[in-house]
Amino acid sequence: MPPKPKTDAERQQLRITILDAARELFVAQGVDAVTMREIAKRIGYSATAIYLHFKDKDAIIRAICDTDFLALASGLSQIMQIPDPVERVVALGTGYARFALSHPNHYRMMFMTPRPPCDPEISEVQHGNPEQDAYAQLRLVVHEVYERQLFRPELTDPDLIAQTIWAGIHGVCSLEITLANDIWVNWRSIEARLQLMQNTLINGLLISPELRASQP
Amino acid sequence: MPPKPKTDAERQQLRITILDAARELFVAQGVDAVTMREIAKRIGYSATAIYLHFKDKDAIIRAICDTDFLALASGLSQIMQIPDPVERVVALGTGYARFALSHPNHYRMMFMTPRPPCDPEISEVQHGNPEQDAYAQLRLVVHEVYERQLFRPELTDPDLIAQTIWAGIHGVCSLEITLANDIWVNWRSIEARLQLMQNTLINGLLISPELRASQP
DNA sequence: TATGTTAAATTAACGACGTTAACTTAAATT
DNA sequence: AATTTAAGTTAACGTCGTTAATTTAACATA
Repeated sequence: MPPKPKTDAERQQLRITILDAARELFVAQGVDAVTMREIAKRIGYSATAIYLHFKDKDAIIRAICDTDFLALASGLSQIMQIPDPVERVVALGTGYARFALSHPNHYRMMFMTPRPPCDPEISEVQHGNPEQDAYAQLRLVVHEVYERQLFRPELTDPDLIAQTIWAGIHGVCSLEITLANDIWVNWRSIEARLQLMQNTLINGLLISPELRASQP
Repeated sequence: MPPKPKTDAERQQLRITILDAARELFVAQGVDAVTMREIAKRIGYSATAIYLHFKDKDAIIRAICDTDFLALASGLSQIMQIPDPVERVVALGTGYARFALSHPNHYRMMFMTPRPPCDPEISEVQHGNPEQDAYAQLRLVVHEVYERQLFRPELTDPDLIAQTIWAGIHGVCSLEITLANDIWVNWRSIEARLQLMQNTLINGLLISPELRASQP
């Protein structure tokens, strides 16, 4: 039943319907396993109808990634309320890992799949804005820890520190997502691995706890 | 020109020819971008001929992964000669990262793509044998450091420690492979990130350098 | 009120993919 | 010389992402 003109709001609504259906399928089966025809069937349209709203499959993926970047950032934003900045870094890591492990297919799309370099023309996420960008949040907290001089004195580049913390947590999560079922590694529990990574990063990057206590 | 019977050696040779062609294409373009027809053309056979030697595309990927696991392990094996075990851990990390970053498409296949759980029936790699398995090498070294009581006293599970070190290095490498070209992160140099991760793992996991010096 | 115009959808179709089936060729065996 | 059979080939299937051509029905105009 293909009738005619749609208000802008209706077009927007259909766009969202498509994205919701695609997201649900992507999450359940992974990006590659989901076909355009399958997405279309789920929302009761023909496959080609999708192309009236998205240039191609990649555009859908990108749009979903954008939404998920926002979801990740907003999920972490309450953590940013924690007063102590060291506690806040740790909580950010835990929150980030929770997101990664409970939405592995999203996480794979966002951080484990090479995408054409994020085009600011298209992306609606304001990168650098801590409200919308989880990495910006981490950067912010790390800078705060840095200014309180809680990092080891030889560490003079907060951005580098933030990228290292990110890499550590990401390493634990991405190995879990990719290789959790491989039997040739006798994996310790994911909780234990995450915990040790957190402790290692703290111990490895910060000055000793005694010194920390006596700091402003 | 398809004549007839081949000796076992000839069959084996063709198998290797297929694998070499596939590997070269995979490395250049990534697994998904390479087609069976393309592999076949490169070796002067029809696409279907490949199926006489491999069940399907996945079997080729798996066979290549196996070879690459061996290549990784053997590339690291001389590092195992380093006498000081702490130096050896660091060198293993550096060697591992060098492999990952200079063969990113291999690395992606091996450690960033979910595969049906490694079937010991098929795989020719002897997992657990440090000659053939890089993780077993790491495990070995970490155990040695553990026995010298150089890890912080609260760390009582060498396997967990090894998995954390792996995750740290893997995190740096996999983020680099996936997101190096994303502009919204102001990446520090990969060398700096790797260096800081190494130092952080060392500082975070080991007892202090002064104590270390006075240990057996 | 009849007639175009046009947005929103559809069906048809294309070329490429992984893979299977059916067929060919020529060496080895009888 | 006739038969079997391994090692190839070409043809073909079903599916994919995507584009082209076509239909449908609401609106605008005469």
